[in-house]
Amino acid sequence: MWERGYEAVSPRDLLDESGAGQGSLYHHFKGKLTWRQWLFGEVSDEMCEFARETVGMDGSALDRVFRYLDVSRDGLKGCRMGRFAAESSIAEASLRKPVERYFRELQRILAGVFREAQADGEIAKRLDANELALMLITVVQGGFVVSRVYRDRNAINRATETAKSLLKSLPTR
Amino acid sequence: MWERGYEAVSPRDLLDESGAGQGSLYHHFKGKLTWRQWLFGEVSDEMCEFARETVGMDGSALDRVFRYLDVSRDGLKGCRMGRFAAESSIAEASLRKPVERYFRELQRILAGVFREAQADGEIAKRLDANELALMLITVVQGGFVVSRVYRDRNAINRATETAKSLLKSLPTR
DNA sequence: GTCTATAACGTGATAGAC
DNA sequence: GTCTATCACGTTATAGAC
Repeated sequence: MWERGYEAVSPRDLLDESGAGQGSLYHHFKGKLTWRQWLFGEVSDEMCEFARETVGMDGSALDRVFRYLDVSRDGLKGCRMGRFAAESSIAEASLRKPVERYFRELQRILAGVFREAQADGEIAKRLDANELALMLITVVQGGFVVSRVYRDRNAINRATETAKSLLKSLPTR
Repeated sequence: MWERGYEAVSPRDLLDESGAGQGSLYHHFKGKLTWRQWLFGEVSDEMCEFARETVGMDGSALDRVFRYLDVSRDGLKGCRMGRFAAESSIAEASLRKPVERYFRELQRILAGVFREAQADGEIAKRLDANELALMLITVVQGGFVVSRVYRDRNAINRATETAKSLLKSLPTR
């Protein structure tokens, strides 16, 4: 599902792979939609937690931002939340909300660390911390897109590396 | 199709909307696949041409890069090529190739302008022009992703604006 | 070259035995 | 709580009249 997209995975695929029979899914969930609502909630929580752990508390603020960028990503797979954005079912609010929750939380975390970096004189204060955080998120999400198009699992890692270079090259005020 | 994704559009949708009957599509194309191969080729060419026109020849090199970033984008729609990356049919080479062709050409154009900017002393020479171009493309593509997740058609434009700020803040050597 | 009708298949969902 | 069998529907594709 991570690789093919949520819409491309049918309940039958899931049941075949798990070895369960047709009816089992419908005992635990009302249908495909409620199953995906549950799944998105789980994945969203998990990824928020992972983001918090990655950024962590130790090291300089800028190093903590770099730690997020340095996560090794397989560009041929995709972000388990972001890859969902292109699918038409993003229109369904109950499916979009957990995705949005993850991105908002990620942006909040990164913006906080940027503000620390600014307070510590690592990054110029005239740049907006919220907007910087948003841009980093777009580099990662766009990195997945370009990796898949180029069939190059490392294109995304080169993009985050360039973002690091830019941040490092920035004057501190 | 631009808004819902290629996979979500059936031949019937197309024929209903265009007012043509069921069989007409299959007179002109072998099937849905060959139709999309043709379509992707057309869109790819069109977007390459648009990129060349946008960057253009007049103005300073850095201004020409900014002109690409300044294109007003509706984040709720999506890139007519990039949005396809998340779909599972990207695995089909005949569909992926035109998409890749557009991205490679775009990266080539932007990298060329970055090299000019470096020659003119607008951008530090130690940054890799190819990698900078790649990163800008990821900002745009990721901008579409975040815009759709946030339901905010301007999130993408804020991201490209931040990328401009970063490039402007950079020391020239 | 376009139309209507329809085939063949896969999907999401349900029924009812165990 | 899980299983097999099956339904109703939408999809891609084809047949054959006009």
